Amino acid sequence: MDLFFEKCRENKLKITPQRVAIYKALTASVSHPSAEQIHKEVKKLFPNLSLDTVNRTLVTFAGAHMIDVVEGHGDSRRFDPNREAHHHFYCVSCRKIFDFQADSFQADPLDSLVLPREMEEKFLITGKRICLTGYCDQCRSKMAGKKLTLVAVKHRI
Amino acid sequence: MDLFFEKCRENKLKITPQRVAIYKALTASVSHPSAEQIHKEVKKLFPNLSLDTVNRTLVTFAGAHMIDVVEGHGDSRRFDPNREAHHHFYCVSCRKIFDFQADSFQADPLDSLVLPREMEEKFLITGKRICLTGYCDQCRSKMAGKKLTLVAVKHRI
DNA sequence: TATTAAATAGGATTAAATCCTATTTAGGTG
DNA sequence: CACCTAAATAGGATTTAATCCTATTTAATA
Ligand SMILES: [Mn+2]
Ligand SMILES: [Mn+2]
Ligand SMILES: [Zn+2]
Ligand SMILES: [Zn+2]
Repeated sequence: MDLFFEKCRENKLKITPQRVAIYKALTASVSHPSAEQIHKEVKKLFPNLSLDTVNRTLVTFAGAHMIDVVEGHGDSRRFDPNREAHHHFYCVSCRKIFDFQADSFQADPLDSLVLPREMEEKFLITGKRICLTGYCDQCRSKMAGKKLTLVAVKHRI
Repeated sequence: MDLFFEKCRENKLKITPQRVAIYKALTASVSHPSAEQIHKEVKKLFPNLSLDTVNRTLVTFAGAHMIDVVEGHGDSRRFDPNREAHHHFYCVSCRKIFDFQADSFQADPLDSLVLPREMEEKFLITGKRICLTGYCDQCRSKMAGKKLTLVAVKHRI
């Protein structure tokens, strides 16, 4: 939480009870929650917290590099309290997002990523990330036996 | 186009004029268009083509592995006619998506990606990709001189 | 404690994606 | 070729995440 106060001061963000609660809820989370999930959680403490405030606050935090925004792969966007370099695995079945880092015996593959000369020269690269998709262990065993069909859910593949 | 007919037959997809036109428009595209962009284009030939048909068709194509869906990084989703293994660079300024491949002197970094043992064992990985973000050459020069502020556009960072 | 710019609540709006259903049509069959 | 039927489409309705609008509240500072 010290980091929170420090970053708020650095970025001239007012420390409001809502912001504190939203930040705490996110850091306590484990599965890269959506704004709506955070809202549902923090509403227990602040019954008239608006969803817009949650969205606005989380995007503000991201702008101040206090948290990260993660694409929801077609779902609503998700938020990540983990600012360390790491990568994500997205389960297409339950839609949970799992963190992973390169094996301790192995450097991060992005460190050794060699881009085409043209890319390095022309573009200004500000973000690099590996995205894995598939089925998490739970969903995998749930589907044991069942034919693994990629059923379209609401047009989604 | 031969691939198109082949894939349609394989997947028992009826070959309709709309589908032909949508497929052609996508393969002719260069910047990973959205459904709306494809719709605008194909509407010139079929004035009462519905946007739903475009969306449905593109998702159907993706389900048949004829094209790819690309996350829009907070924008509407984009489609990719390029089925070869390649990666993407997303310009956060103009929102264009650029293809790139590993340098010809360099194997694709994903080939050598070593995942933590737990990941490999527990999860069923069906997709791997590298996502780069930043500023493309055009946007970079447009902003030459200007302070490169990550201005929030509609809450977006 | 007074001031004020920033933040919030809550309802309205927007926009992408999807749903619903009456109508049309592609592709197979005789 | 003519017919049949399941699949596909058009067009409007609906859903939902995200954002906007603005009156009101509040944190920070002096
Ligand atoms: Mn994470
Ligand atoms: Mn591509
Ligand atoms: Zn899962
Ligand atoms: Zn650009």
